[in-house]
Amino acid sequence: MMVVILIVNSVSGDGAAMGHSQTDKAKSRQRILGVASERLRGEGLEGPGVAEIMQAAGLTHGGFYKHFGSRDELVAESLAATFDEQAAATREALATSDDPLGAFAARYTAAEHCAHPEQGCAVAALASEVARTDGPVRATYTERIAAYIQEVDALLATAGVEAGDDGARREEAVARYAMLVGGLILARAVDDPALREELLATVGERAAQR
Amino acid sequence: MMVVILIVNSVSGDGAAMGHSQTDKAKSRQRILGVASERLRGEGLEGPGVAEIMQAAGLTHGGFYKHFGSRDELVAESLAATFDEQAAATREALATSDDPLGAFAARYTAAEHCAHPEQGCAVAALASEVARTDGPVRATYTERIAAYIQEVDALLATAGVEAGDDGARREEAVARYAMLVGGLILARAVDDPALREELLATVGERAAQR
DNA sequence: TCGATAGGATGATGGTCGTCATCCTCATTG
DNA sequence: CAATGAGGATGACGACCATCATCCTATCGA
Repeated sequence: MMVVILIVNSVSGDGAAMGHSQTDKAKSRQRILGVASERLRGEGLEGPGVAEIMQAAGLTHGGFYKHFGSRDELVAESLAATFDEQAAATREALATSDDPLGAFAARYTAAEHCAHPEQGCAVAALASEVARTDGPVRATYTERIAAYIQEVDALLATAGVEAGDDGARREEAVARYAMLVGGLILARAVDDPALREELLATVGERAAQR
Repeated sequence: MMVVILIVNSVSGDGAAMGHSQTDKAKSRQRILGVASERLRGEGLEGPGVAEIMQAAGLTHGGFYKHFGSRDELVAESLAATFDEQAAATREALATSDDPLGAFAARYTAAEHCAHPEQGCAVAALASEVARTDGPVRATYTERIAAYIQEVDALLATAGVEAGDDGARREEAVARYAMLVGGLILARAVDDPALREELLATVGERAAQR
């Protein structure tokens, strides 16, 4: 007996078959970066596998290396892009506020932010894991943490705090930023809603104080 | 043809062959817990494999399940034990100090502590990963974070801070603890020694203030 | 319009890891 | 002192993962 297997060239009508044009590739790349950004923050630096990320981006795992040289490369690019997006979103959100410092603190300590690390601050989501790495990711974090501190310093300035010869405002900025990040991380680690809300509220109020 | 394989009973003279007595088992268990404690803090919740931990404890991977039902069980027990040890060590270190609050803050923000997460505070080392788990580890963290905050509150009390009708001292304790944890995590994430030291120094001084 | 280039899919490979079955050896108990 | 129970070692299994070879096919330049 002879068995003939015919594989008909089904252009699977269900999925939006990925195109092959340059703009399609750029879109694919952006989707991969976006998915990676969320998954990394939500599941950790080593959480999502290449296959999972590609599937969530509507692709299969094999094509990954047409876009990135390695998983590490994707992680580095994705987190750098995440910081850029978040900085832009923050700037936009604070632009219209008459109390930018308070708005910043409220945003950061919002219950929504606490409940959704995959869409929130990449520092709070991944800091303790980044501390164990070396290379571009850690370097990016160093830059962005420094930038965050300067941002808080600027917000304190707009709130009327004098710089001070002894760098008092800079100290204040460092302390408030550390408190915000620590408070958010602790609130997320904690099981008890009451303690979580206490952490967020306390830290948020104190960071907003003028 | 017949092949006969003779396996001579070599009692490998090199290694300190583990005993089989009950006290030996207890010692093995303690070694496993101790190794796991360091590796988990140093490499993350999912860092060290069972085989790595057992080897570092002077054993082979197979015997692991004579001690623990699963890797998760080891993780939970190990971290609970770690908190106990650290609480005892802290209590001892602060007992003789005439400025317990300052000593606590100095200990926590010491360069030594920052450089060796594998021997330091399990909260700072693993908080952002614990936030992604559920079950006993997260429950333990919740308890211990609450205890840490109460500890800081007690230290503030010995420093002469009044409780206040509005819970001002409790707020102060929450804020200072969040700042300490956040500062340490950020200092570890950061690549630049100057920024790292600034974070530790600023946060340490402010947490010690009376 | 045709051929080269490259995006995407499929499948394989080598490595790692948690878990467990099995066996050997010793401590323990009667 | 013999028999039983258990600690520990060896090896294997299945799952998962990053990476890459290969093929198909659509785009794009000539």
